Amino acid sequence: MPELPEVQTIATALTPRLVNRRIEAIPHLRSDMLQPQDSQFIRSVVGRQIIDLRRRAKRIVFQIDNSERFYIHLGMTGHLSVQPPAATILKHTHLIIDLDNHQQLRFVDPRRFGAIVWMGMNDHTDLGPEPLTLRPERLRAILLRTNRAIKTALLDQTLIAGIGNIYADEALFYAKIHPLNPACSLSVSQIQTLNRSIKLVLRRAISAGGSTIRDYVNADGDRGTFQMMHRVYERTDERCYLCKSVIVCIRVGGRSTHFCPKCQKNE
DNA sequence: GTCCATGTTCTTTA
DNA sequence: CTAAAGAACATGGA
Repeated sequence: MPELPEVQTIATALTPRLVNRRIEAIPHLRSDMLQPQDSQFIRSVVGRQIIDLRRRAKRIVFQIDNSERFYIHLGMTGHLSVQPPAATILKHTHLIIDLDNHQQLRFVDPRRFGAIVWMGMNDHTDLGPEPLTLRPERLRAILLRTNRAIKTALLDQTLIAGIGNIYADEALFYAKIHPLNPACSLSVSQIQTLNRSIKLVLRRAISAGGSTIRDYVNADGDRGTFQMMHRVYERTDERCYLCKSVIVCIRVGGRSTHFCPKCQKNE
């Protein structure tokens, strides 16, 4: 369900409900959602206070009061909410954390592509930089390293972390770049434009509370509204708002890729 | 029944 | 050896 703007929206909503709360117990944990499987997750967090909650890439990172951390990744269909213990336990609930204010944090994920990852004192060594603070020179250095289609490169979390299928398509449209262009073939000015486009799209989406395409809701149960502002994503066969051409959908790297064939010319 | 899905990782191929 | 392409994961909705 979530890319950077959706995860940011969820983390923002959860922060006042979780920060400074103590974890009293973990009455439910589906063990195959935990990584690594043999980690001391429960033993490590029970009795600890959550002192910080923040987004890194598409991960929601919990820091506890001895500076150890764990994160939750929502995969494609994951959902987090804070509920009273009496609330109905939905199907596909994989984690319940009892808090010290008689509330529970619950993690529901039907497709189970998400995960609960114990970090301990480790860092996120497998992720590229955050796009919202990325400098164009850094983006250029990253893109020069690969021949793959720019669309595919934007989805590679080890290159740039947080962009997913919606915002890759939207950013490429804003930058007027064809999704199949090799990443290493972009000009300096195209990369500057792309960097600005990525930030613009992500900031606007965060302001709108993310995009609700199917079932995404934030931690308060609210839907995002950025799907109203999509220029190309899921607009196949509709007209481009700029040039009135028909938006097309192709497969790139196994993912649906939407673009305007007139505004986004192949080089 | 078919196809598709806001994601990642493992395997296969070149 | 490396990089890239493809399959796999699991569930539900159209």
